[in-house]
Amino acid sequence: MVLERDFYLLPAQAVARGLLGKKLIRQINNQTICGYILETEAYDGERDEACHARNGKTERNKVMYGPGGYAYIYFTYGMHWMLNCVAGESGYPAAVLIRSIKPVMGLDYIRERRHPIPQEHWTNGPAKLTKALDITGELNGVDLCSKSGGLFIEEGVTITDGQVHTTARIGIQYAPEPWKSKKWRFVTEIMSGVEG
DNA sequence: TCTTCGATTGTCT
DNA sequence: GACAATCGAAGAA
Repeated sequence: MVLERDFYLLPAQAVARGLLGKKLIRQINNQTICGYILETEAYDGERDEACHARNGKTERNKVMYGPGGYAYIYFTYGMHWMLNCVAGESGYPAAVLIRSIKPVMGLDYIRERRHPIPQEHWTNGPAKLTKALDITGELNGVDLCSKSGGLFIEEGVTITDGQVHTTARIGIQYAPEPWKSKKWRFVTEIMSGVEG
C-alpha cells in the first residue's frame, strides 16, 4: 500500500521516525528497485539553521514549501544528489533526508550501477542510494503518493521504539547551536531478519 | 582501523 | 567568490 498524503502532513520529526522500515520504491525501464528505509534526518522550518530554508524561499528549495509527500531532490558537493521527502502542511518548509536503505529488490540493477563496490556499501549513504536507484534532479517535485512518478513509498515492516536510535545530524557543522546538536537523525538496526 | 583530502558545480551572498 | 545535508581513495599507524 502506497503511503497516503496524511502520513506526510505531520511534523518532520514524526515523518522521519515513521519512515523507518517503510519501502522506498523506484520504477524505471520496467524494472522495480526497492529497499527498506533505515536512516533519516529531519529538517524543520526556516528557524532551523541547518535547513535549506533557513534563508527563506528560493528557486532551489521551493518544493519544501509545498505540502508533504513530494520529493525534494537537490545537488551538492558538485557531484551528489540527495533525496528528501517534504513534510508538513503547505506553506511550512520542512523535509526528511533519506540517508540509508536496505535493498531487497532489483539487486541486479543496483549491482550494475554500483560495481565493483561491495553490496553492504551500495546504499548506506544519501548520495550512494540516489546513485544506486538512478535518482536525479529530474525527479525533483514528484508526488510520492502516486505510483505514476516512478518514485514512491509503501508500507513496510514495523519498527519499535527500542529499535530506533537518535543522534545529531550529519554534515551540518556550519549550523549554530542548538540546531547542530538536535537529535533529529533517526537510525534503525534491522539489517538482518528482514526479507523482501 | 583511522584520518586526511581531492573531486566538481549549482546556488546564494 | 565561497561553499555545500558526501564519497571514496590514499596514506599513516
